[in-house]
Amino acid sequence: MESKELNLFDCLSWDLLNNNEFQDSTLQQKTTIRNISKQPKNRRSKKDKLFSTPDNLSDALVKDQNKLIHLDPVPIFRERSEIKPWLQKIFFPQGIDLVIERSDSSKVIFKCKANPNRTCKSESTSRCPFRIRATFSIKLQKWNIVVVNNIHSHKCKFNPNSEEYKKFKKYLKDNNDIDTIKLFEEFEYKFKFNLPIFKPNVIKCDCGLTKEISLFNNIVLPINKPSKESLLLTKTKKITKKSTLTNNSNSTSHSNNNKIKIKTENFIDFNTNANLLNNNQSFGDDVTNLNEIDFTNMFKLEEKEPESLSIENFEFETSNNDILSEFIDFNDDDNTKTVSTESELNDLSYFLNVDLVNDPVNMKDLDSIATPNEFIEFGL
Amino acid sequence: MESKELNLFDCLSWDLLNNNEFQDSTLQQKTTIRNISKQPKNRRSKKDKLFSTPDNLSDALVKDQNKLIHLDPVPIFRERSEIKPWLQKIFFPQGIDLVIERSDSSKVIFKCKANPNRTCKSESTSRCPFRIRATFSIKLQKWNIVVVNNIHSHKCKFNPNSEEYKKFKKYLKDNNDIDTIKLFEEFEYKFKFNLPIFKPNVIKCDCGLTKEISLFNNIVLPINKPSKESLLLTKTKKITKKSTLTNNSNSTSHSNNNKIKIKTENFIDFNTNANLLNNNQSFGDDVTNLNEIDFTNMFKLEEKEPESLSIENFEFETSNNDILSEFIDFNDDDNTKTVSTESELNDLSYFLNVDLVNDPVNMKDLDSIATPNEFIEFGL
DNA sequence: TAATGGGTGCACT
DNA sequence: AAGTGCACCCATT
Ligand SMILES: [Zn+2]
Ligand SMILES: [Zn+2]
Repeated sequence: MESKELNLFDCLSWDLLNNNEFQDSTLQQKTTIRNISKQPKNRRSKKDKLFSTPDNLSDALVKDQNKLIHLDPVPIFRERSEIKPWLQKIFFPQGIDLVIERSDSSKVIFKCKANPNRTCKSESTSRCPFRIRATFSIKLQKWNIVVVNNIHSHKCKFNPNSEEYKKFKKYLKDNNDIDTIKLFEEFEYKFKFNLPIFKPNVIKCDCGLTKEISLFNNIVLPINKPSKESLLLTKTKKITKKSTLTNNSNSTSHSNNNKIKIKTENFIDFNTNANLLNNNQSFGDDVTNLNEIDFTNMFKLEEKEPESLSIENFEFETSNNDILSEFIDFNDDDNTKTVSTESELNDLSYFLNVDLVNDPVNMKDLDSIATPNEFIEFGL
Repeated sequence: MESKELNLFDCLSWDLLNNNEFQDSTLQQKTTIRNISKQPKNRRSKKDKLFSTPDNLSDALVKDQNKLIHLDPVPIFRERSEIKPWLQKIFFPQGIDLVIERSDSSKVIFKCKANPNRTCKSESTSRCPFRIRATFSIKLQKWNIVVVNNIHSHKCKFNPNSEEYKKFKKYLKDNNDIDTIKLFEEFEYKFKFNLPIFKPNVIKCDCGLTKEISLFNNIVLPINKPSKESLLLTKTKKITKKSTLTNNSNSTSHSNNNKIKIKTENFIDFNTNANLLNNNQSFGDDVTNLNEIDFTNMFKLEEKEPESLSIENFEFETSNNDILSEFIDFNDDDNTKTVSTESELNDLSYFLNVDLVNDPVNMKDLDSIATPNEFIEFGL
């Protein structure tokens, strides 16, 4: 069966995956994904794996229940302990905090780190079905890595203060992986100040539906038919941001022209980033403790050029509009209502979003933009 | 609050708990139990612990829901890793295979080793509520050990082939704990040939209701009111043994005079001991593999003196007859019916029985009785 | 290290 | 009776 390759990881800095100890001959090509759909069994034994082509991928992802995304190629890992940091390089920027669920000498199963959501138990990451399975193939003498359930029970937010991320950075430091350290310094910096993280050429589309983005979008599309609410969740998020810019909080104002306004909305977001507010440790000890600052009405809004799209825009623009049109009622009242109950939704979050919840920025932080590398320290 | 002490562990060989590396000044006295009942809270904060006296213990155990049994004193453990083998010395002879559920520097929680019961899921030890909690008291600079839920979801059978027991024996060997090794060699030997294990003076009662046994019986009594079936389970077991002695298997014969006959029943039991039959490893490599032997009608029955009571008799005789009379219908048909469905019972086993399921013995095994210490090897 | 799925002991957090 | 990250296991095919 033919297996065309999708440039999933073009959206990440490829150098990240291709340097230092992970560098080897298998990485002459780019890591790609193959879509593997579970099909009815030939006999009565094992699940068949189909390597779907990009052409039928979109349909398959929407219709079929269980999808496997095969990462290939992967480096030649000397020890299985090298797999986790390699995956973390890919999935931390996706807002996914990986931990090992189970492992032995020939297998490592990864899942989302448990992070109980006190406000909404069903959104706890403890029950998240997302899995990455790495198995060592004896025949091929290499590790196969497959994303098993590309679904999350929660929103995927990058948390630079998580223990896993600290251990990851320590690993990079211990291995003297300078290039990756620099890349994640840059990533943290851009994340903190809500700068675009994906390379501009990846999001170079003007309509949000170029080939690359369409393919990437296929991958992050819902595996099950998305519910109206789950789709609204992504869209109305922008509206919330929009409204908070003018009303600052709990606004019920709305826009009748979402798509236009989203492209020009400001990056600064007054929504609370619970992760940051609950954790004193930020980039370093010399950083002002965000806990002790009242951010209300103290921020200057930075003007943004349309061609430099934010992650938030990227999320929205790359949504499959055909599907959206099937389910979304653009009635404004519906939109605002969904926003108000966002945290209590019981639905699974069907999007593998890079859900960069923008955190508040004060003037001192903005001052440090000029010297990010000094500022961002990789302590621990 | 006064706390009288109950000689729970008189029924075990006390030397077992009081030798070698566990020997220290705190063991000049015998380890005793204090019954701690959870009472309505004084304020609204923590659960109060009541140290009940032996006088009210019997009532409290039957009426109250949650019971804590405090073991005191315990040795001065140099490391927390010493706690588990100390507890194993106590609980292996009780047929309880302990594993650590959770531990840190100041706490160790023990539970029954998970052993999925394929025939009856509710009887799996995986869900057994029995817990032993060891916590280090900073004030007293000693470990406190409390049995938290003296209830099991399964029958407690000693399994000399379990991995935990092998590790336990290895620990004894590594620590050169010769005395304990000898004690458990003796225990294994007596268990294997269904000889009485508890010291005769502990079961010295002629009616089964001496003070000592009465107190011990209080401790192992059901915390919740026992169901009719759970009580019948213990009683009818004797009948099964009785009947198998004559009918060999699946007998529906019964006795109209249980109490009398039990005292004189034979020790040899034809009931299958699944643990032994499923595991080739017994006392040593030179032991005949019991798997490959047909035991049907090939055993000689050993005559037993009434004063040397078996464990099985002990179980029955120490049952609280007042409670039994409340629930048990001595109708013979009922008894035999319960026996036939014994393994499918969904009820919790409310008795902390030393449930020594007797395993088949062949003539060769009986020959080796003369030289048990040669025969019983502590391999691994 | 046949491939593939899951159980669980237990110390870290 | 903390919840969970992780590895040592085992089961099935
Ligand atoms: Zn997840
Ligand atoms: Zn138990």
